[in-house]
Amino acid sequence: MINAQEILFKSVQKALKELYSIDSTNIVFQKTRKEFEGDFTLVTFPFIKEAKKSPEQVGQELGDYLVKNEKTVIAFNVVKGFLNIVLSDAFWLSYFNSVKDSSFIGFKKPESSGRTVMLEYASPNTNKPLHLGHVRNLLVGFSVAEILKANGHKVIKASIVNDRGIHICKSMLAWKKWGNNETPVSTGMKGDHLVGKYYVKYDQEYKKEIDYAQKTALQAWIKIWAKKPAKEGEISNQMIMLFAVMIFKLIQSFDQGKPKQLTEVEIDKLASGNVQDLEEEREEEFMDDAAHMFYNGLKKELEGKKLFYKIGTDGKKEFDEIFEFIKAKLPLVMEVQDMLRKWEAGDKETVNLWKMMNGWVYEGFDVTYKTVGVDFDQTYYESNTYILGKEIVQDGLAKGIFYKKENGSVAIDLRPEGLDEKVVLRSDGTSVYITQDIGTAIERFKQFPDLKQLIYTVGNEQDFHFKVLFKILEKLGYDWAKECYHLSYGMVELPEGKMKSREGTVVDADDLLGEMFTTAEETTKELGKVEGFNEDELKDLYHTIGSGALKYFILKVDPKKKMLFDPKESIDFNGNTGPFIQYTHARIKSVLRKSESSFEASLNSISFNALEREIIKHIYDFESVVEESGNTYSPALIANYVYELTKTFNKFYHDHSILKEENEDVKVFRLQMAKACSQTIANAMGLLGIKVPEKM
RNA sequence: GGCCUCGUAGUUCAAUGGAUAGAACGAAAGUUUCCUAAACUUUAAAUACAGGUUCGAUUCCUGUCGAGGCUACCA
Repeated sequence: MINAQEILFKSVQKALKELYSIDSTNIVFQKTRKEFEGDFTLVTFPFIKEAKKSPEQVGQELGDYLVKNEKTVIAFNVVKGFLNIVLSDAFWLSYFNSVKDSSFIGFKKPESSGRTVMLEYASPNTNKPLHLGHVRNLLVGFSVAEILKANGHKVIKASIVNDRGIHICKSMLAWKKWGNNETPVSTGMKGDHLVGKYYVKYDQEYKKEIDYAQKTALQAWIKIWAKKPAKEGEISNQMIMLFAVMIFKLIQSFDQGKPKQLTEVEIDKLASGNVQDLEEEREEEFMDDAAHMFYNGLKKELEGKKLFYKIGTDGKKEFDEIFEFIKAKLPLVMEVQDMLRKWEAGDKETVNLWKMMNGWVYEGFDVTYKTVGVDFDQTYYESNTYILGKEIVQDGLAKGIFYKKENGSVAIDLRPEGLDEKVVLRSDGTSVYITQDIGTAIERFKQFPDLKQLIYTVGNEQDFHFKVLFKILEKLGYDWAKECYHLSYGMVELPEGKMKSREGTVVDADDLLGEMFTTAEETTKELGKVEGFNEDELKDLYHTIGSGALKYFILKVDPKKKMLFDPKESIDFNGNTGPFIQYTHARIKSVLRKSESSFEASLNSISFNALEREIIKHIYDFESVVEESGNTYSPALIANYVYELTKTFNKFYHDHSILKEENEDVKVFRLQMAKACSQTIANAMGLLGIKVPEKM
């Protein structure tokens, strides 16, 4: 394509050499600001030292040289150290003629760069429906993938589904205990929402256990404390454990609907520090399987920890510390951990339950993905990949990249790199999260031998995780490691702060989308713009406008930055919004439909008015904006760009008539320009995953 | 405590070290015999603070104050 900056670069380089004997490759042009005449601006300050002249003088002399020697430059002006260069209408027209009929203005040819990248996004957990945070992930991920495609790369869109682990078991357990065999069909609920309901249920029930445990335990503790346990003014681990086990028993009685309290006798025994009796009693009296597991679990936790407390204070701090242990070992926790063990052991009933409930979730997710308009070329499941990475760690251990700690765990020391020490294998030989990330990354490069880069669309709370991951891969000797990129996006915050699923402050994705469609419908009806549409077309239109508003709202913000979303203030449809841009597109299309004459033939010469010139230059900029947004992984650049273009066109549309223009050449040009504009708008919006309507 | 982000109009967002810091919403005022008024025009309104580097700093450096995140043998 015709490149103005390249032409100017060469001429200025020559001019500097001839006029001042300066050899410079550091010549950068910026767009001339609207308030000055000109197309491109050269800042002359960098050259004044070597030229030994004032900025104004350098500007004047360079300008003279360009006008004389470069035919595309027809005029210039100098303001302080700024040389504003004016290119000829002929230049802009020839550029315009080269793109006016293209349907991929600004785009490189598909897969022309020869580069293959995998972009991972979405990455949901299968225990709850998607929320606003996921929506930003989906939109940013999808859009960046499209932008990279527009830059000529081959992009594999991938999702890794977090379908296993303790949090998945929570919803399974809760459904099993309290679900009454509910299904999406029996309840009419979307599958992911049904499963999410039981994830919340688990948490509520667990909270009840905690509350009761705390109340009961504190009462007993106060009594024990008041009796000042003997033993040199100290309370032993053993005693704490017995205490904890008794609390555990109480919670069981609570869960069975028959809450009990510790008896005075029991408290006396605990307080006296004479725990012999209780220990003997524990077998028959209160050590069933669950309690036994609890006892052993707690024993392991406390091993090696010094938990002797001096008497003297009110004992509250001590209680809190002990209670932290108890909290992590309550009956529901034990049960859910047991379920995970069964899942890992392949227990049939558990696996079947897991398959069934995950199936519900996938059906739900598919609906949401379809509504949002995102898709994947590859789907990975953690249940298949969580084992990966262990051998790699063993290899790395042999090579001395990792080391074994005294407790048997394997770790890497990244402190010299300014990071931290990181465990990559537990002392029992099981993997941690990063282990499988190491494994899956390597696996993907094996699966796709052409792969050059992995991009992870994950929130910025994981910045540290990815720094560590990439550094480890680099140390393991994979040269693609430095090509890996964490597409880190900021959190979406509500006016009252961060979203917390446990506190019910999340904005549900399906609800949000539904509201957007409704608002689009209401607004369209209010404006009386429903004529000429049938039912299906209208539904389509509301979907286009509603999701366009939401997508644009989210994508216009730099992904790296956190953003605020206020659900109470619904998203605007006026001003710097998706619908504004969609509206402009529809308006152009309406004009084009109404044009009776054809306007295909290229013009040989024309003189532009200021707005026409501005619009052509805007279209010209699109290609470099697409490049820049690809280089910086930023859909926001595209959003801001298309808004500016649209605004400029609207101004033109307001000030000048297209169809009623009397000069035939001008009319033809304006139609061509309008068409190119609508194409550019459609292309830009397409990169954001936003459709543009023919009419609205 | 350590590490990493971020502080721009009332609010939500812009500004490869460059000219007089741009928009939108909200506020105030205006535009419709004219291709779609989801539009257009006008007004008021901001770089947290203090230093430094530079011809030039919202941008780079240092410090203070303020907000958020990370800091697990969790995922």
